[in-house]
Amino acid sequence: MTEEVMSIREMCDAFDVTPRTLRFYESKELLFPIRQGQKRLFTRRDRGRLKLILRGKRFGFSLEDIRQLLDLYDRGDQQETQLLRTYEIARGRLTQMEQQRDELNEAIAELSGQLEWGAEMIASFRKSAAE
Amino acid sequence: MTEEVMSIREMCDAFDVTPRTLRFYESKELLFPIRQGQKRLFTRRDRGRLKLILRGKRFGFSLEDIRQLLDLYDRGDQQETQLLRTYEIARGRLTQMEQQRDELNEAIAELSGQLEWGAEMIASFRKSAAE
DNA sequence: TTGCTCCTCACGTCACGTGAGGTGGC
DNA sequence: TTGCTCCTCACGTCACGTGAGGTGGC
Repeated sequence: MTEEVMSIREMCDAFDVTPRTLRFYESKELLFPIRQGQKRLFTRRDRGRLKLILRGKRFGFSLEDIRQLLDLYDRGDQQETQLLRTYEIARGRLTQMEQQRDELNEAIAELSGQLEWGAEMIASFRKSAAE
Repeated sequence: MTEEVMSIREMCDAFDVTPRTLRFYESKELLFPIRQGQKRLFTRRDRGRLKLILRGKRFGFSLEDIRQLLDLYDRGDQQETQLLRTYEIARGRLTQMEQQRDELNEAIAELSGQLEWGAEMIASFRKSAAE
């Protein structure tokens, strides 16, 4: 069984996050570690949720969005309506991400152009210095 | 001459920003509108700077980075050292942007995959409901 | 006793958004 | 007087970072 519980340090090492982040997620009700005195003990459930949280962040969801999606998912009443709703939300995000990618590509092209221009400027500097 | 001065509203319309943004940039010493009583009057110089600010933002520079670059650029002592420095900074940013693009593309692929999976789930829901 | 890991405030950061309340000129 | 545009605080937002100061068990 992997029903061992993990310390905050072990969690940080496993998921590459800071203690502050885990405490922050707990304060936002995204994680629910057990308390042993003061210390937090993260369960398998917390690990699963954290994995989904980090995935959600990669997709550009806000923590509040993620919390709501986790709640839906967690409630387990995976009815068609809920599934469809989640699906539509995700599709919307995908569209935004694609647009963001396009803008990023434009910016990259723009900056590349500027860099070429800069390289020429520098080259002409060198030439006039050598004359 | 385009040495007409512009009101804050005209600036907002021309550059698609909010008044708050322009006031914020002024407080950060990125813009230096003239004051006519209380009102701000934005000069040609401010318009030039704002254009560069917005470009810098597209490249992902922080406002503080942009301020420093503008100061360099403004000082006019376009010596090779300064030009080279700016060039290197820009190259670094480009590398970061390319990495960011790669990560975004991965995330897009990941989310697309999840969506396909979701579509199948929904389809199977439909089927089992129809049986 | 010293170190280490954990903890709880609570203020700081970044780039603004968002009222609240007041002014000036048509 | 009413509207409109402009203004200045100053608190709020988002996702944490960063000390300050204190605790528990080897």
